[in-house]
Amino acid sequence: MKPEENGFTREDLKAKLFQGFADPIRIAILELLREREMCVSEMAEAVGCSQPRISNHLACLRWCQFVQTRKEGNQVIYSLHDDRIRKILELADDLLAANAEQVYRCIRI
Amino acid sequence: MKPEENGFTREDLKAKLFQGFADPIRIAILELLREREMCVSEMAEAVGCSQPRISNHLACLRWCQFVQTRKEGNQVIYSLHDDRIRKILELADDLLAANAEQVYRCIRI
DNA sequence: TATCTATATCAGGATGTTATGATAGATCTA
DNA sequence: TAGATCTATCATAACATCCTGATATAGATA
Repeated sequence: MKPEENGFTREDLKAKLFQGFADPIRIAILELLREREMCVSEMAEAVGCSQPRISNHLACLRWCQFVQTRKEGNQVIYSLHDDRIRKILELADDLLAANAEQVYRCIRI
Repeated sequence: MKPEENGFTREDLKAKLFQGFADPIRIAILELLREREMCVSEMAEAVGCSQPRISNHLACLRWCQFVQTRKEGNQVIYSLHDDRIRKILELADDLLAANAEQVYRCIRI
């Protein structure tokens, strides 16, 4: 646990990376983008929550380079940034296939 | 986002799974166990924090089956539960190799 | 049995994260 | 240009997570 010049340890950083995945709305967004690219209002509709809420989470996902964007007229089209994002979601599926019940009942997180 | 019988959506559950990895102390513990199995006091010493704090996080990691234990006399020896835990940590390393600076500066998580 | 060591648990306060609702900027259409 | 649509940002309130210090339990040793 040796802090870097910025005061972050390697562990802080890795935890923060996972924190990016640790929200139901952000996961819902990533799962949608696993299927196909999509614009903001479409995601808001699909996830069933407000546009500002979606946009806030997208800002986080984009900043951390989990997703990327392109503009198309009025709209901003989001897609997964690269294959590692896909892989980490797959691995989470694997883990859940084995541990869903335990994770669900864990009272500490 | 269809809730299961327990009121959890699949997304809730997956987010909660990632939440298990989203803490610096839990990451520090998992990184130690990546190298070799270890007892609680040894981890507390290595991570540099109190034994109750380590034990609390271990309880979470054990409950969610990220780690497993065996007793040896007085001591409880912890190790990684399976290879998927190892893989997800490796994948996080991969992602950080590309995104560390962005993640570090993200103000939303 | 008495005592020591190792580990686990818990309540409360401190801290960090997320949602809400209002609003602003940008692009399109008429 | 005016109005409509799409997206982004922000402050505050609501909520969840984590740490601290005290304490409990189990096994070991004498």
